[in-house]
Amino acid sequence: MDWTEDLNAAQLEAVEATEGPVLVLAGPGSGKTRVLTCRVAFLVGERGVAPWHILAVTFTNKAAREMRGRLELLLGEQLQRLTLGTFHATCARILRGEAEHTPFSRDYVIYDSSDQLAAVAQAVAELNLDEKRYQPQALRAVISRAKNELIGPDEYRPQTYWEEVASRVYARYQDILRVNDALDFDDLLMATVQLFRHNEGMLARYQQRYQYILVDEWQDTNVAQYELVKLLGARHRNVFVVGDPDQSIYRFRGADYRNVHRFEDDYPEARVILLERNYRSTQTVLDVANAIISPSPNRHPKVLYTQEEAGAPIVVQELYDEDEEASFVVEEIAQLVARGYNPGECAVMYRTNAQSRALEDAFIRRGLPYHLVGATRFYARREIKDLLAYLRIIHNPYDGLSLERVMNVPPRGIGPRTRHELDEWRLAEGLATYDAVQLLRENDFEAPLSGRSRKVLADLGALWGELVNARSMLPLPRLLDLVMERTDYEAHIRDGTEEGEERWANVMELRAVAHAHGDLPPEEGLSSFLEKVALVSDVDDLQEQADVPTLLTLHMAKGLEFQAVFMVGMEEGLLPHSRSLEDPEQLEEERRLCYVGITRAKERLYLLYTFRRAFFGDSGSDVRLPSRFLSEIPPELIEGREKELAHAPADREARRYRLQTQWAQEAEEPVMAQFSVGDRVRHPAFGSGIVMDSRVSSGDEEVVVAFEEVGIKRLLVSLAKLEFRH
DNA sequence: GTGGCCCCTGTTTTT
DNA sequence: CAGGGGCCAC
Repeated sequence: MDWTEDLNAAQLEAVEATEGPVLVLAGPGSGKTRVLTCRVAFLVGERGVAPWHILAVTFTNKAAREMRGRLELLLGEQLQRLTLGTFHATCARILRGEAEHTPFSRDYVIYDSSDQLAAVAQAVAELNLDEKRYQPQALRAVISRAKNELIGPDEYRPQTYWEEVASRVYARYQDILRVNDALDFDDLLMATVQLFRHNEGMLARYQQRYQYILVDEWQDTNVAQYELVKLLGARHRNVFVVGDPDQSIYRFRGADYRNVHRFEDDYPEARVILLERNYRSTQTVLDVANAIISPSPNRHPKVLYTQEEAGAPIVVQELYDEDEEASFVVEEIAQLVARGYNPGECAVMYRTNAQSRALEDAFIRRGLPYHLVGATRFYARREIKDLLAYLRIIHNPYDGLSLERVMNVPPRGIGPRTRHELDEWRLAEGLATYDAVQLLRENDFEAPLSGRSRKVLADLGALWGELVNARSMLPLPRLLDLVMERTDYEAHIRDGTEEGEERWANVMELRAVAHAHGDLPPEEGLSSFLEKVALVSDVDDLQEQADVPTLLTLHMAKGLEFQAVFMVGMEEGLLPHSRSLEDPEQLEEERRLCYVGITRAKERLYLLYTFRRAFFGDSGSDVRLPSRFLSEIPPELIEGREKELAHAPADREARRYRLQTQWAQEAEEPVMAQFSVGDRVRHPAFGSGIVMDSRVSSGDEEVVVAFEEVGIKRLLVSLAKLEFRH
């Protein structure tokens, strides 16, 4: 096997420079994933390095999975002894393996951000603080920032009175996690660093093991991650990092692109390799990208270029509002598809998840499928969190937060009063909830509880005890079924509403995920499943080959590429986001976010903005200004009549007037409803159905049809080819 | 005491 | 529009 095949000189250099520290500055589309993969293959296949000695860190689980797949293809063997994963997954595994050296058990639970919030709220309540003044959200952010900078509760030095309170909340929060045998995302990193700092022998063992370290997306590492790499690589110094400061977009999460320069300080002997040649986009797209990023101050100048053709000009277009913007996107995709584009090669990107709604509506109205990444994340859905909480309290009965969540779900008569009684008693006795409710099952056991409370709690104890007993007997899917059966969860969730059906479908999907998790022995299956679902991100679930357009945030788009990219909401206040306007550093990050979006496009790029946009519901509709970034694009790269408009602010008033009146006229045009309730109709794709509702709005007729085959759909008569069935 | 209903508020980005 | 908190009827 020839590893050097198809690599350019710079890529080859990066692959073969195996000894000593290497910093690769890789522009978008410059083949860095290939370089990483080839380098591992080269180490194993050419240099004879055992996979056991390699640690490769990627940004998402999906990237790790893909890399492993490619390596197995290249090397033709299983690479089970290779450590390959995200920082968080890698740390989670180390901590589990070294649990006896930590304050946690092997079965510790991983808290996600909503769990964190609940724990912060609990800390605030326990300290009798006012939630208005000390908002759990803000406190969580402060705690998270501290942890990302490796500042524990004892080292935290408050500068203000508010921070003084925050430090107390931090300490209390950390105690709560300890009692619940839980770690949050940030703890996974911080605890691992602390583990190594306090156990020299163990650190030496890991240093000896990880002789070659590779890290992707280096510009998005935080202090904790930087420190971890520094510790592990200190002995062999074969640290290979790939990054692009221009694509640093996770500052809010503690990431610091200055880690790129810091690397050069810490490893003065480092070789620096620049990858500028782009293999993804047309020169036009790259010119736009260069124009957007070059005003950014303090950057290492780096100019993207390609040897491919210039390509089509980009489209910059103003639409009336978010609905029209969405319809434009859908229509344009339909036309691209008609011209031979694969729908799966089109993506719509936006700054905030809330923007997906108008887009979804447009796709639904047009009767076209789409794939939404994120939004209400699958694992953040209530029904999913409920069932996972049951699995967690089975796995680890001391996870109090998960218990809190499902103690009364489905409702079983355990309200605040009963809880209070229980807590008064069990805390006085020093009992964990699990042990307390087990005691209540014994008839002759004396406890200061009202009869009613005692009964419902004993019932809970019986249920919980049964489930915990089943833990070691039943494989994961059957355990999940038992939870649903014993809690009568289906009846709880499936309330006859459409939403209930949707939730039930999610439950079925979770069940499928559990089934697909593998035939591990009962307890191991449960444990690895819980770890996996705690650490997956939504991009991870993205099935690329799915033949439909993808809707996703700009953040989630990092690392992906599409033939055609639509960036919607290119407006002041959205991109750059209003929350970033005061801080120049944050504003620069918005610029980079814009750059990331643009450089996802291979051939076609659409930058869209609206004249007005509704925010929550209808309550706030706001006149918009085009994004400042648009004015930095050289006009010759832009197609069509909008190119002058985007550059002539004086013209904007006239254009507004035109758009507004045009819209108003269209809206006033009387449209007669063609269909009425009860009509039998046929749709080319959905088959036959019956009209359930019809109304005229926005100059079109909107009908709701119950189809025999595919259920209820909402359609626009002007778009859907509906005909009467006789 | 509990559970359902209504009103209020408030939108960045996520491992 | 949606999640959370407060209020009122069982």
